[in-house]
Amino acid sequence: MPELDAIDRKILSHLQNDSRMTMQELADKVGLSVSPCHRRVRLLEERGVISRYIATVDQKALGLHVSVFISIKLARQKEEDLNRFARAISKWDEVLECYLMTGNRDYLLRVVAADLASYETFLKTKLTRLDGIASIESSFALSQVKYSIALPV
Amino acid sequence: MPELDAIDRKILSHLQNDSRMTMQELADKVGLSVSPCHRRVRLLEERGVISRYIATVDQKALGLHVSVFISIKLARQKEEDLNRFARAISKWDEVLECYLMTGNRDYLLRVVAADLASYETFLKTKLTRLDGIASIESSFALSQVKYSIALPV
DNA sequence: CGTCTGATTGGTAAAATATCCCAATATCGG
DNA sequence: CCGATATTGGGATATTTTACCAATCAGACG
Repeated sequence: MPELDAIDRKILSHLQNDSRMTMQELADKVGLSVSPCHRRVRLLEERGVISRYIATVDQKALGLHVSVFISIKLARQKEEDLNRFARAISKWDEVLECYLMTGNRDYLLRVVAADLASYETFLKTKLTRLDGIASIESSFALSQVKYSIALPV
Repeated sequence: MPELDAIDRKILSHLQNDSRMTMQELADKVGLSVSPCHRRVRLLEERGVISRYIATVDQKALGLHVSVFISIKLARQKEEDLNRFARAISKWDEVLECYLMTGNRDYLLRVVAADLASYETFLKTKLTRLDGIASIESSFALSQVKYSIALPV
């Protein structure tokens, strides 16, 4: 796997913030002409460094006013239990992020919902119906101070 | 602000997962021809429902192996203190997410770093140098079970 | 039940952009 | 300094986006 050089990193940095700019614009910004710039982008895609191109949607515009962080502890932590839990939460669109954690909590989830009522529905019809959960603790976000998808390059 | 109808939601749902498909493909998927589909996308952009188009980059490919959640409590919670904190963390690329929380912790941050050493550098040279922080508590993610940018539509 | 009005759709053509090919240039090891 | 290899740049072509306009559809109202 070849290393990323300074130009590759510039390309990633720009595309992480705006993937709609033209190759000409991107090439200008990174100091190349269109051809080599295009080839570098294609290689980054093929190597999986660039994984996808997506549109970001405004959470408020969709009426999703509630963001919740949920700490979860499982009754047992065998691999089979962890896998079962992972499969379940992967299906649910409300769960945007899920991490297996160190410390005394097993999982940390970020969940969005339209309001408290629909969050309660999510809890009652989905999360609490899972087997093997020892405890659930919800912490609500009052506001999103920063949200970025752009990794430091 | 006009409501989003079923076709708008289909458009958003597809573009959240792949913004590189052509208008022709998208139009086929939502059951329209290119013209009205294109017009709807443009309106969604103008209304701010679609906020940006971006490339997603693979965290491992960049060598960012450490994900940390940091709970922070401030010494005081006056608006001026909150704003000062928000301005500071907004500048730092390592901080991908920051939420103002309910409960006994003021902020929850998600931070990425190459390894523990560079995370320590982040703490020592940036976070702990901020004034007005009463306590910092780091929780490490062992693995990312799910990470999605696609909001439920 | 028909007709009018405004909004939405679909097709087409022009403009912008991506993509590919090949020659020119730069880089690195000896 | 020279040769081999990788990278770059320009131009031609194919694809895609975008704007325009006529046709269709939905709903209000007599």
